[in-house]
Amino acid sequence: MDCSSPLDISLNLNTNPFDRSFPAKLPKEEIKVSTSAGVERKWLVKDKSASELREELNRVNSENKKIKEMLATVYENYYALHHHLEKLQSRKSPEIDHIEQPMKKTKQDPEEFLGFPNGLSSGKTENSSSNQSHHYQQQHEQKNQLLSCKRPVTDSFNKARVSTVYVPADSSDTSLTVKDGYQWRKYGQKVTRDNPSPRAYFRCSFAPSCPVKKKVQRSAEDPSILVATYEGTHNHLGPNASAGDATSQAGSSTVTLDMVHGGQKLGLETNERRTMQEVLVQQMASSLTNDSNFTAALATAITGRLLMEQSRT
DNA sequence: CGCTTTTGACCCGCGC
DNA sequence: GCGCGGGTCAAAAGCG
Repeated sequence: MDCSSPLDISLNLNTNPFDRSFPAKLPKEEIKVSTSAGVERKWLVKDKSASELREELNRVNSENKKIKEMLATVYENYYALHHHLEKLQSRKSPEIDHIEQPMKKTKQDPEEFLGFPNGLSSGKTENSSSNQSHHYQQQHEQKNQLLSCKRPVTDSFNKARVSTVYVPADSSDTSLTVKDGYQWRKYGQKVTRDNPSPRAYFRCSFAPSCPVKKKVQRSAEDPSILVATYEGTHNHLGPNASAGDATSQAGSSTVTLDMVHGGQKLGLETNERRTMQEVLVQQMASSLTNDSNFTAALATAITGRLLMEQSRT
């Protein structure tokens, strides 16, 4: 990535919608902005009145809405393209469309990157370097998956849902556990050829009624990242999910971008569900912050606004 | 005591 | 047919 921009565009988005102190943090006394030349500039900001804060909140909300719409468009386009690709592939091998494939052979299920957990995956990310590496890894894997669609893609939408989640973890932690709100029962562990760290196999503790399985393995490239692969969809609510709540189910593609309002709705939520939502939001943020086009555009918008405000004063 | 985890054995699909 | 590797089984051990 060419970072020839005069300003450092690496972003540290506050993507923690659960930080209830967010509005209180707004009236800063001074803002430090560091440029690529290492020059730190300080802007003195007057205490903002409640109306100003409300205005800002509205503005953030509308921006939030716009981003949501953009994401929806991107998602739709992607879906359309993928659908088109499927059509082309099924035209190449129409005979296998009618063959029922056993669920076992779904390792390269292309839906993996249609479903949210893979397409926008990350974890409770605190560190941008690991973000970066696993973003590359995702892209690499997605390419591989696109190139290695072995099974007919038509049934991938109806059968086993496979999704991959990348979760940052302490490299000294050998437990291979990924907290996702569900209860899992470990039934095996194996050292695989391509990765020195062992792979753990989990079944949903509601098994055999719930068919969901999970594989967890440390990333070969970055041992600080756990790669969790989910197969199937839970046919029950999460252990702490309320009735009608489906967002915590594996394979769900529901994306909530309401970072401001979302955080306030959580009063009665359980820790597990909160963690799950945090992971989802962080996944989204990680994807956005790793998109050079997005960060460049955002940086341009921010610097433009700062310069405008500066010239006004 | 019941549930979970560990771990070696076994099964099965795939490539040669 | 054989060997390899990933996935699963199941008995034993661990734990609360």
